[in-house]
Amino acid sequence: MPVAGWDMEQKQRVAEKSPQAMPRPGGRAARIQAAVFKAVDELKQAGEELTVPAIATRAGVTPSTIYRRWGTLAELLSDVAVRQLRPDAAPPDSGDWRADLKGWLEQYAEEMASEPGRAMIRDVLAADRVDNACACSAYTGQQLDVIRQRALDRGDSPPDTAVLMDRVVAPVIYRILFGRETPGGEYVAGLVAEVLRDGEG
Amino acid sequence: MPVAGWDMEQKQRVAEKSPQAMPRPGGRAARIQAAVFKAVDELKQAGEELTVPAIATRAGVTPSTIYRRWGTLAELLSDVAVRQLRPDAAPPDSGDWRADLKGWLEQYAEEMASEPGRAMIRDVLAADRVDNACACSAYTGQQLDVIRQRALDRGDSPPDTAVLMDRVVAPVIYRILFGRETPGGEYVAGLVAEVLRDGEG
DNA sequence: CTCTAAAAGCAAATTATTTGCTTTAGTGGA
DNA sequence: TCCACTAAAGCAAATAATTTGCTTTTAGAG
Repeated sequence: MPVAGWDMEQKQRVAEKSPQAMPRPGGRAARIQAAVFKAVDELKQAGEELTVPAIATRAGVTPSTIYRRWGTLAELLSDVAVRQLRPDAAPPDSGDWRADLKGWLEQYAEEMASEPGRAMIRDVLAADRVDNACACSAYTGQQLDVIRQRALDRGDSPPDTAVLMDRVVAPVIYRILFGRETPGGEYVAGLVAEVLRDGEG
Repeated sequence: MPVAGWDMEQKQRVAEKSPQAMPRPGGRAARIQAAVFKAVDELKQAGEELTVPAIATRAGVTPSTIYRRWGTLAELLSDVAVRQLRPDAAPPDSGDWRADLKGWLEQYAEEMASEPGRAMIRDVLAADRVDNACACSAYTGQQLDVIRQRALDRGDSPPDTAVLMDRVVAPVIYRILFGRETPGGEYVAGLVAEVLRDGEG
């Protein structure tokens, strides 16, 4: 049973429990994982075929290393996709949290509906790795929490994160995954307007 | 470029345009497709490994037939999953459409959250076949339409199908796909209660 | 500095996929 | 009814991917 590629959260979590249980960040395991992830990115960029042998060659690694660590190409791609889906910055702060929420969702919808975005979601889901899928919604929840916290700091009462996930995130993702056309700006704005109308004290 | 397995809708659609363009329903193409689909079902039942050679053997067909018709195992499994996701009956009619809606959603959530259900959704999505994913939401929409039509017949004004998809179906599917735990009965009932409160008259 | 366990490399064996060519089944026209 | 014609299936050889047993390397512990 191969050990999944370690990401930072996992390191964190395990390290808390048993500080001795992790390879050093600069160790071989981490180096190889980085090389493989980079190889996948580069091949994707170059539009080359993503096969385990091709990735292995690019990463300067032997295919059996990848098979033993990740099991299948799908699981490797799932891990890669989760990393790429991790947000790199907090949502912008305009001072108006409602506008920030609307702006954030518009950008989120656009990114996820793009061809690369759709491919990443597919990759995450294709590999029956519950943790990876959960990480994606956790990232989204964290972004929403940032916006909500600003509202709370100003004494406002924004909808719960769970409500926002149900009312704005879920419909957008559902339409991206199961719909023929991608959710447009008016649609997204409508979702936000409705949840703000219904959901605030 | 392999031609995807024909399903009834496609036949219908093409047949309308050019009555001569389809193989007969009892023709070889249909027979082979049926044999392959059956083979997949049987292997799944038996818990055997699903590989193209295994499916081909079981179907009494040569692997290259499958590769040329479907391209990849993922696409074949996607086609199989869509067929299985097609509802086999209209939602039960108790005379109370609100109760029917709640009951239908509870059963839908349970089915989709089950391990076979999750696998089918994954299979449908894994194969970047927009038509297959769309068919799934179309089936769901049709079921909702049946319930709505009963409400309309009684002079009630149920929420639009699109609203129901956004407010009840999407959150359930989102949680199944991206959540750690499956949506429970209380949660589902809550979604229905809210959309009925917000969305009517 | 050595010892150990985990993970990587290597190569052979197995399995899956692709491909060129041949054969067959269904369709339309004489 | 019979004869082409086309699309799809069969077959088998060639290629590519995956698995596996064994050896070697590496990081970390004593």
